[in-house]
Formats: sequence, structure tokens, C-alpha cells
Amino acid sequence: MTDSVDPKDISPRYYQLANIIRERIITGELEQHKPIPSERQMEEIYSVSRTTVRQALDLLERQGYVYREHGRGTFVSPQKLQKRISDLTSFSEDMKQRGIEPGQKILEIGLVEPPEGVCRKLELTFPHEPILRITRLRLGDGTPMGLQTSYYLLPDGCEITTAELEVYGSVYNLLEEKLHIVPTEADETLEVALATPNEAALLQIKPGSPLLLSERTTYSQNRRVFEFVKILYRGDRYIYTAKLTR
Amino acid sequence: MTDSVDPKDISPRYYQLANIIRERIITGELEQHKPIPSERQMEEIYSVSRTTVRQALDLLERQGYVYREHGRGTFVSPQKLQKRISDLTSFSEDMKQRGIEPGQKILEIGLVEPPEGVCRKLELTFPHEPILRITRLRLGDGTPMGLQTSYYLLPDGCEITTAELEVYGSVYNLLEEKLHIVPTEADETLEVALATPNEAALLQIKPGSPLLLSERTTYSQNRRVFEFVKILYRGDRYIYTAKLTR
DNA sequence: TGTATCCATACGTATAGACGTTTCCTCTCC
DNA sequence: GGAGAGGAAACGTCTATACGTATGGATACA
Repeated sequence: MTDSVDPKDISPRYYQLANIIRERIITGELEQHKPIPSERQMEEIYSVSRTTVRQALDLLERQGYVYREHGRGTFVSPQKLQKRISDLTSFSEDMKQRGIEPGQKILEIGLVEPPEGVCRKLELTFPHEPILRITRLRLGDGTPMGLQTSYYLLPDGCEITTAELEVYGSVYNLLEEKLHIVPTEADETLEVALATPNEAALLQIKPGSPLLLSERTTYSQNRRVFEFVKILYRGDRYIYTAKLTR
Repeated sequence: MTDSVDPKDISPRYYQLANIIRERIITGELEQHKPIPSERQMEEIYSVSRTTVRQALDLLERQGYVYREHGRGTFVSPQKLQKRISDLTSFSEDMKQRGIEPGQKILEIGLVEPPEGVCRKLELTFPHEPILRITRLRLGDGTPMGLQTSYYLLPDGCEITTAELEVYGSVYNLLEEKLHIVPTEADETLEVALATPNEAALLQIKPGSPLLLSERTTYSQNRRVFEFVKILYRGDRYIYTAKLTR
């Protein structure tokens, strides 16, 4: 990490500046609830305009690294606020953030005619032609954590094979690198469910055990739905975490 | 809603402009996935600088009303993305958003010595002197929805009485209007739990029934903890909803 | 007919400067 | 000693201007 803004760098200056300040916060150089240099001072220090400084601070404020107090200054947020857990993450990223080794076992992958409920979530007419469905057993440190069923709405003529999935590592990687589809927003619901005999067997628990059922509809850059995911988490192993903002 | 920016208005111009555009989107005057006037055009139309226009659009983008495409324009987001459900809400607000009439029955209100787990969440040393605890039965359309236990960290010498709670209507209103404490962020966890006989009786369900356990730590303006809330929701009546963003 | 280039338009980044508002400290006067 | 006025410092809002970069269509040319 550099300690000055480089005008020749390809990335925006406000972005470079935000990285510099974030680094100084993470290393502890700037202390919690202590003021960071004022906007005018940083204008001098980093040889950028105050607008650029403010743009960098806006970014850091949204990311939860700093908070501002009108007439007083800009302060470092407590460390714990820095983990933005509820950011849009895949199961793998989610597990890694918790320090658990993610794993998976693909149970089925292929084209199926989506049931009515799924059509509604994906904003499709019912009945609808077959779309891609992937069923997976999700593992955490080797033991079953959840049972995931995902439906994907791909552009016409696109197909995903098991081989390709292996190459790219994850569906999200594949979608981003091959089709330039990036998840930007999602609506998620959580409720309690009870395991059917079939689900129980796969998750290695007793039938009727309580589960945490998560359903997520994911939107891409242009705010169109491209994914519907349903995950049944083992009630005894999984805790959902979120960060709420006003 | 006015249709022009008033320089004499006390509120910032970018805020006024955002309101105007939001209104035009909500009424359907600006259509989904259609471009809104370009930044330069709005500069002319509303007689403000482009910076101000962009500031208004930044706000609307964060609120999910519009999305931008570099080199093409700014577009109206689909209507459904406009309900930002996961915003920080109280139980009452949450219920109202779902069209359910909220209600409550205060079971207990008073000072207690917080247990160790609660001290940790509130960043207090254990043992700690008594703090305010409120235990409530939460109702939706008259029937039990959840059992809530809240701990509040109030400034020295502050007390809350049942009478005051009645006057202000809700704890949040009281905190905001009397003590100027406003919730700005929160960390929440959700997991599955099973009802103890006592909890079951209060919630009018069978002992051992699955529950959705929510634990929330809430932060005020200066990013300090002021509240820890634990709610046991009836698994058969409550669905948690959230909106995730990248 | 097809392709390559150019250009208008839109958003993205950046600067310099001005004035408003809040906070807090200091100094003065009673 | 206390209350009030004044001022410095910090964030908040706003303008005018310039140049960068992505998109998509029009135009020119092979």
C-alpha cells in the first residue's frame, strides 16, 4: 500500500485515497473514536482537492470505517463495525468470512421446467420452458451445513456444464467472467422449516429437525432477476448474520 | 410536492431535487428501465449545477430508485426494488410495512443486573450495575408473534418509566425525542431455537416448537452501542426479510 | 454490403473557490 | 464567578469548469 496519491495511477484518486486511509485505520495508526486529519489538512497532505477528499470519505463512511460529526470532525469507527457481513455473498465467501472451510457436493445439474413459485420469483410466465437448476449439498469443515437449490435465468443459447463449473470454481465466477453478469442486489427471506425424511437424510439429521430456510432472489447490474436460490440450513449448525443500516 | 428547486428552502437543493425525481418515478411519470433526463439536461431544467444533480442521483441510486450505465444514461429501477425492507426498523414499523397491526403487552420493566452474555454485547464489564430491561410480548393483528427482551444503556441519571413509554408511544421515539439517541446501525443474528415451556405458554404454542431467534445490537450516531434486543419469533408466523447490497 | 472510423452524448473524475452551519474554546464584561 | 459575545476550525452545500471514458449511431470507404 502506497502512502500517497499517484495521478498517473489508472484508478480514481478518491479511490486511492480511500485505500490509504482505510489502511491507516486497519493498522491502528488512526485510533477508534479519534479524529482523522481534517478535510483541509488532507487536501494539503495528499495534494488533491477537497472534493476528492470528501468523495473518499463518503466511500469510507458508507463502508463503515469512519463517521462524521458536523462542526467537529471525521472519526474512526470502532473496529467491529468494519466487517460488513451482510454484503452480498455466496455461500463460499460467507463460510470463509467465518473461518470455516467451505465445500460442496453437486447432487444434480440440468434443465428443468421451473415450478410455479419459482416462476413467480424469477418474473416468468407459468408454465415456462426448462431453465438451469443446480442442487448442491453445502459443507462446512467437511460436514453438511445446508441443502441448496438454485435456478438461473441465462441469456438465450447459454449453457453451463459441470466441466465449466469446475474450471471457474463457482457459479458466480462463471457468470461474471463468461457472461459478465454481476450480482448487485438481492431480496432475502428467512423462516423456520422442518426437515422432510429426504432432506434429513442428506443433511444427516433426524426427520422433523428444525431448519433455517433462506430464499434469495438476486439482481444483476441492470436490476433484472437472474437467480433464485433456496437453502435449507441445519438449525443446529448455522447462524445467519446481517448488518442493518438506516 | 413542488416541481422546482427553491433556493430559499431550508433543505439542501440536492435533497429537494431527489424528492422531485423520486416523486416522478413513484407516480410512474418516469418509466421502469427508461432513461431519466441526462445530468446536463437536469442542470438546465432545475437551474442547479451538475454537481448538485449528481449528488441527488447518488442519493436516489443508493436508495435503489435509479441505476446508472456509463456512457448511456441513468435509468429508473423496477418498482419492486423500492421497498428497502431491511432498513433499520423497530418491530412496530416492521409490522406496519407488512400491513399487520402491531400490538404489545409489557410483561416487565425495570432495572436488573445484566447477565454476562448481555454485558459482552453491550461492551460492559461483568458484573455490572443494574441497567434498564424491558420484556414484552409482541402482537400482530392481536395474536402473539414474538417475545422480546431489550436492554438499554442510558446516560447516567436517566430513567424511563412506564408512564413515559405510554406518552412517547415507543422506546425509539422516547430515546430520540428525550435523549436525542437515534439508531443508525445494527448487527443482527438469526438462528433456530426451541420453545421452553415458559416461552411456549406466553406465545401460545407447544413446548419444543421451533422459533426464530433474533439478536440485535444497535448503535447510535456516534457508533456506540446503546441497545441489545433478543426476540423469539413464533416459527409458524414470522418470516424475516432483508435486502442485501454489494 | 460490410467494416472501420468518427463523433455526439452520457456518465465519471477532478479542480478551485465561495459561503453556510455547527461546535467549542476564549475573551470580555458585569 | 458567571454569562454572553466573538472567532477559529470543521464539516455541509453549491457553483463553474475541464477533461476522461464508454456507448451507439452515422458516415465514409473498401
